[in-house]
Amino acid sequence: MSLDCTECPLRRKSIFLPFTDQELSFMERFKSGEMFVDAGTQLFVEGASAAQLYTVLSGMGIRYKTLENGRRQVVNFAMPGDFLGLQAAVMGEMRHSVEASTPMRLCVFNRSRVYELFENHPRRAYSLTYLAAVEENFLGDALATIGQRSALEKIAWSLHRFFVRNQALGLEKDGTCSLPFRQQDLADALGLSLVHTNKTLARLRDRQIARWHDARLEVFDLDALAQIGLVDEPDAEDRPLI
Amino acid sequence: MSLDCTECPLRRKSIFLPFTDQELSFMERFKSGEMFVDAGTQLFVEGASAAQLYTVLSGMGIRYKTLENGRRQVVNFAMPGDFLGLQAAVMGEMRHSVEASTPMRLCVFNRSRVYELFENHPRRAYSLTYLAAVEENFLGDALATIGQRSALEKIAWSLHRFFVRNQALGLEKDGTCSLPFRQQDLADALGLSLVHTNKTLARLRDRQIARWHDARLEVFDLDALAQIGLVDEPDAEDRPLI
DNA sequence: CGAGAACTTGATTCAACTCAACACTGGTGG
DNA sequence: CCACCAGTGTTGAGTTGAATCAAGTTCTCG
Repeated sequence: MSLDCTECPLRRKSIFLPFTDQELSFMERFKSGEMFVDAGTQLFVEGASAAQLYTVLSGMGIRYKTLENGRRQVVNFAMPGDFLGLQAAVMGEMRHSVEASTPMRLCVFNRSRVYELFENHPRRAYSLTYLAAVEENFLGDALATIGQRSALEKIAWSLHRFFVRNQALGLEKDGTCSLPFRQQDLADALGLSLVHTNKTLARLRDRQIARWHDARLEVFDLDALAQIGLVDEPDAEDRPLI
Repeated sequence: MSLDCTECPLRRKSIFLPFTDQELSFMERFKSGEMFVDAGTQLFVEGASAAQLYTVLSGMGIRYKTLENGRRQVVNFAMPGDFLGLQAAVMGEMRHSVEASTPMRLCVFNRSRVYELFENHPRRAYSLTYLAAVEENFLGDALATIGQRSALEKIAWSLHRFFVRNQALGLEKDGTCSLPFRQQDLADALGLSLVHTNKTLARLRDRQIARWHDARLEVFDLDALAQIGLVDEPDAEDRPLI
């Protein structure tokens, strides 16, 4: 187990904004450890407070809310570089649950020390706020997708998003990347039924645009995916890392 | 025109977390002025940067995104106490537009001075991040609404939300409050067609639960609204004010 | 008084939902 | 070792909630 942020595998990915030496040494002190969890682990539970906050180092998960009627809304997918627990950090409790979909490696922080960030390291606090704005931006896009796009557009939009994000993380190879979720997860993210999600994925497969099988996504025609999904900005923007 | 934050009409509303004297005097220096705009004014344009940021003092507006296919998604409604321009502040450009639905009175800040907040006043920077988390939370709820609720549930949920928020702002009187939007705005917020929105509002009116007419919302049975809308937390939580 | 914007209402259509099987996989225990 | 089961994915048939189309009505404002 390494506590050395200089070795952090994520830091050098081009998608993440660079650290100053000062930031780096601060983060090493701020970090409280690393954690490995199995697939299926609940990292946060909706409505509960949380003493630990995480940055995803590897693996993926889902963030979701459960409604009174038992239905579930997947709010976002957690991928490497994502910071988990902002709501717990500032509001005291999480308003959605987070569950690991694969084994995950997490960088751990203590919630009690978050305020130090604001007091002693404005640049890092600014980065945290930046990440919150990135998340707000994503949720707005997701809202527009669920509210205004057709099923085919929704699926294309989301597959495009996954693929581009994986590319930015350097996790794509030969037109394929890992996509370790169930069709039910995607259905719950897009407000579609499982059956319709399945049939819509089949349409993209039949049209030789993309194929999602065995937890792997193969994209044959990224432009077509972007076009069908009405994607406005094709590339993932740089973002800070906490 | 008053620049005196001690006189700020919002500050004493119980929904907003209190200011320390130090915060108050800082904000007076931070504030760059006030602005009055007519209904219909574009405060921000999607994709553009913005030199000014605002806190809504009075009046209401809508935040929305426009898709390539011309459809529009209303992301949220801007109400007194809301901070507008977080994305412009930290990411450099707004990812949604903001338009005034009524005449609005706004407290104006310069974007160029936002970083001062982080450097010199950690408590205020923390509050800004808190507001970002509140927005993230709302967008997650909205996502769950659009993705998982039926049309009747969506309408009930949104009317309940408006009413409770107005109550918290002290803007409700005798079971009615101002709701100065068009049915098209609500339709675009909930991912429904205008026609279906209209028919669904008629159902709530016929059932004597709520009536929205002439920019005013009358709620006859708030509990029924909460029940139909599957509302989990009936009251608006306290939040900071910037 | 005409024009435009918002709101209403009825008729028809369709995209997505539900229901119902069935296939494939990996794990478990008799 | 194999039967069984639970979880996931696939496909067809029939249903329905919400969309679209089409016509008004009401109101404001120049």
